[in-house]
Amino acid sequence: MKIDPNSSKDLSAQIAQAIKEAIISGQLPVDERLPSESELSEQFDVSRPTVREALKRLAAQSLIRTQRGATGGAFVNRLSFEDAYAQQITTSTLLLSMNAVSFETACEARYALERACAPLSAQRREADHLATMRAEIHRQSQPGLSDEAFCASDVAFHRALVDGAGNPVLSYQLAGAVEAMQPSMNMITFTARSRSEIIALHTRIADAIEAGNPIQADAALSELQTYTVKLADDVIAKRAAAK
Amino acid sequence: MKIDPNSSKDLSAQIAQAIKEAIISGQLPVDERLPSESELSEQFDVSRPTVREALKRLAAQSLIRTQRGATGGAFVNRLSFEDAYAQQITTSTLLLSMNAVSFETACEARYALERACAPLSAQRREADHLATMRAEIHRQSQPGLSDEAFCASDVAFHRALVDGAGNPVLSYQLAGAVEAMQPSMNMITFTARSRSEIIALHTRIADAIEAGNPIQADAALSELQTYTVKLADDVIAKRAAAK
DNA sequence: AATTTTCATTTGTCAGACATTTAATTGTAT
DNA sequence: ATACAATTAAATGTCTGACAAATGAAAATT
Repeated sequence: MKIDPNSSKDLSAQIAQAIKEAIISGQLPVDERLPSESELSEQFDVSRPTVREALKRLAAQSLIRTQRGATGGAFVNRLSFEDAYAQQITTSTLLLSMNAVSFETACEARYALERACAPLSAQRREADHLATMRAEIHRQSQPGLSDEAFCASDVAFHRALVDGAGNPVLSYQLAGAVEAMQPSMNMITFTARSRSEIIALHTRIADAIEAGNPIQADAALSELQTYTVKLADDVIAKRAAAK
Repeated sequence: MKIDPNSSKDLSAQIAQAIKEAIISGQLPVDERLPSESELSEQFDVSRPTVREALKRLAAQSLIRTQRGATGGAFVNRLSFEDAYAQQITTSTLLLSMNAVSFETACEARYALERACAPLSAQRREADHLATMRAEIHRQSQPGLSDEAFCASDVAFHRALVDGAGNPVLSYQLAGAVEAMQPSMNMITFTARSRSEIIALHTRIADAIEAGNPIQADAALSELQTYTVKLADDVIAKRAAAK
């Protein structure tokens, strides 16, 4: 392997790129051990710190894991759905907070994706996901609940809906969309009135899923979207008025 | 800022985590300059190489960018949709290839998400996205096209459909799902017969979008999904028979 | 005033060393 | 011979100190 020392990019970035491509192409299979840092530094003709910076870049993307000790080293990591969730969530969160995405746009995306799941959830309707949804609805109706806890429960409800589709790829894709919305949702002050409204819609959704009725689920989700946007608009209007 | 030197995690991982949290929480706003590497090494009470490893971890996630020179340093990076797309695509691709996700599962996820976009596309139906879809359909009907080129055009068609929803958050979420499928799609050998079938369905989708008819678009997408899964099954069956 | 030169700052890279972890090997005692 | 303890080797983790290269600002020069 060779590296261009006159490139505009850092050596560590180039080395990371080269190894990354080897992983993506399948040249380096899962659990394969990379050469030791010393060997890599010889192969790429760079110093060990430079190799290490490259490896840390890959580790940050969960592409490799490292282990110390005699039989240690850097190993190609099997990217788990769990790791991917976490990355997806932070990326989505930052994307929303840094790019002035409107609440409405984010909300539209989130509900569009959830509505894609609803028919599959209604079709499969597994007992444990339904139980989770019911449990979260029950929690949401507790009187002493803080707004943050209410939002967290809301996220849990929607994740159960998504997971109910029984498709891990969908769950992974949507984890970001649902969780990334939480910071904006936390801005909303949920009155007793709005909570009961939301709980009623959640109940309708759960009922529709349980009944295997995708059309009703879709309708309830649609109403929930409209209502959520309205609540956010009210908060924004109230803030503007306070100024 | 302090770091626990007895933690199970690497120092560089802890430092990266601390800075990452500062960015996510908004303590470090976009374009803010971090302290220089020497200053950070003093603040965290570690050596400069350790700080550098931490910074490279952040750079790998597009959270910071670095610049050399007198006024250089590490700056908090505004995570662009473009950067996020790229990350999303590699993560999704690896997730699919490393976890033995069945073609059917991936396909189901992809089409569920696309069907979530179709109504929005039909509602907004911007001229340039429609033009892209028509152009890709035309390309797909060229006789000399390789299977890879046909697949690439297929991806372009579906991306135009998704982008037509006019929601960048949706586009970002779906970029991964659509593009990650390409390696599996490339396994399929597209006969003249199957190509004309797919083109007919693409045309129906484009027509439905242009007419602002989400129901027809959904129906065509549903048929396309069924047909795609059937094609893949045929390939798998043929391979099994060849053994 | 414009241009060139110098300079200080900062990241990028290197070399070498020591610390720490870990598993295999070796040695020892029962 | 087996069980247990000590040693050893290999690998990552961390540190120190140094130099190279880029870059903008300040100083010097024309």
